[in-house]
Amino acid sequence: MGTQAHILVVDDDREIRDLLSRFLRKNGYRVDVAVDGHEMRRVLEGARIDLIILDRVLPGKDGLTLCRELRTSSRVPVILLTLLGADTDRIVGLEVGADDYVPKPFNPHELLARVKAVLRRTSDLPLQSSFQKAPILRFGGWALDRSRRRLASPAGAIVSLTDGEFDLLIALAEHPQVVLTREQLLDLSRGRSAVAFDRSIDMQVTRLRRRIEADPEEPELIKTVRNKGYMFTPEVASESE
Amino acid sequence: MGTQAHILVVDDDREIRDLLSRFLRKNGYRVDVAVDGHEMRRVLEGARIDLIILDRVLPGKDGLTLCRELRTSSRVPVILLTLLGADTDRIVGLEVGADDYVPKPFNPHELLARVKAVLRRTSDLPLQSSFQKAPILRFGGWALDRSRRRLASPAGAIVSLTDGEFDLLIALAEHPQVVLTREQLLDLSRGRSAVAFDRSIDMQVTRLRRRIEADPEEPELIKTVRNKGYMFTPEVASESE
DNA sequence: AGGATTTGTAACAAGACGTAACGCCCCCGC
DNA sequence: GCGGGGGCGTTACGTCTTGTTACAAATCCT
Repeated sequence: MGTQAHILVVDDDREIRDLLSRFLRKNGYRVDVAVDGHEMRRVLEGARIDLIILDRVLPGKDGLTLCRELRTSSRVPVILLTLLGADTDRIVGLEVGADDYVPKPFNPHELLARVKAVLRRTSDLPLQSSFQKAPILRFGGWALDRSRRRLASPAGAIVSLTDGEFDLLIALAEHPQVVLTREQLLDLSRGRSAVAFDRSIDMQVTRLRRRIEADPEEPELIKTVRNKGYMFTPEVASESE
Repeated sequence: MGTQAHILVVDDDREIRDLLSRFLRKNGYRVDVAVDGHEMRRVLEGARIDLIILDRVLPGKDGLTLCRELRTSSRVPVILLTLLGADTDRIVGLEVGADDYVPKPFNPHELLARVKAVLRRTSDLPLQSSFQKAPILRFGGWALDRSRRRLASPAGAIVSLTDGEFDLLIALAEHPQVVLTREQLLDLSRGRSAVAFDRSIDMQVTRLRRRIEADPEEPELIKTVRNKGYMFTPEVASESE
């Protein structure tokens, strides 16, 4: 993918602004900065921003408020920077619509990982496997319509899935032939905000198998990989490339 | 936007043509004129027109007819000029696909404001709709007239909504494809001061669905997003099967 | 084989949503 | 004022979804 993602850093602390923008630029991003909500809006009106890193504490309107406002007006993903790491804090961050949050002081590499994760999650760009950019994923005879959130069986019938089952299936179907850990599946299908034991994925897999496997006892599509997780193995012309 | 917008005034009354073109030129627009549908088409073939101001009453094909035809053949925005200010008249304007209408006699400054609004709305909007205050919101075949607080169905019927339902619909329709929490919806539709449990939004959504969804059990416009809120999903008319 | 670990899944529990029913309040015509 | 109707917030309850627990089955290790 040739285009750089464009990140806007909003923080009133000059040191952090500089640190972040240098670090992010070094890692191949375009970076703009703003010191408060006002500047932020100005930048937003002038450029297409892919991600905002927003300090929770700011002069004037604080980060939470700005984040909530952003969410009502646009879709730009937001990572909140916050001094406090308490759980309650995290919840508040997620509740106002942040895509992720990073406690200060932060490890730049962790931040980078989260930036990448958020961008990956929010961009329409295909993941690793290049052939599945289409809004409709096909495997075996199945057709999975992302935008309408509908699944059609090989026979053409609409199979109704719950939201959770659907999200899990998308997570799997977007990574065929790749073993995904339960943690990855949680992340992919529930978002980072999910708080659940790994076993909830087991259950969801069971439920999903019941809906789409001919014989749930002998699954063809969703294979278990012991000690690792699950792998989606749609039938493909596997030798052609 | 450095380039001048190009406006075409279509009116059979010479006085109005002259008045309008002088006024609009004074305000920085390029203006062409036409006296009827024929001339209008000729101009359209020769120049890129950004906006048409169209008199409702014209010799030959009248403004409404022309407007409807324009809508099937191109996307040039249209402001209808109409002598009659009656409700029924306005609605008819909406139904043929006009972007706005201005009753005659008009205040030139009001007209100018509407011209600007329509152009702003139709020129590639940088950020999703947060700033657009289009007088008429369209989605699917629906037309939602903010100023008159009226809603016309795809079939053209006037659907009467209560104030609360209307405000909720506007809040939703102004943020298509964005998940809005119940709290946000409360803020947007009742104002920040509103004190009510989230569930009141549920009820209002139920009531609204009953009025505008073909099948309230299987809503197409107002989707529920579990654990999040609701999302307005007007048809985007671009899917292929 | 025997014990330990991992996975499948039934059963349960805790929400989340839809919505019927109810009642309060405001407004309107008398 | 007063009665009545409509709008809307609240409650209550049914249903659906999904996380958790518990235990059985499968698998692995030695």
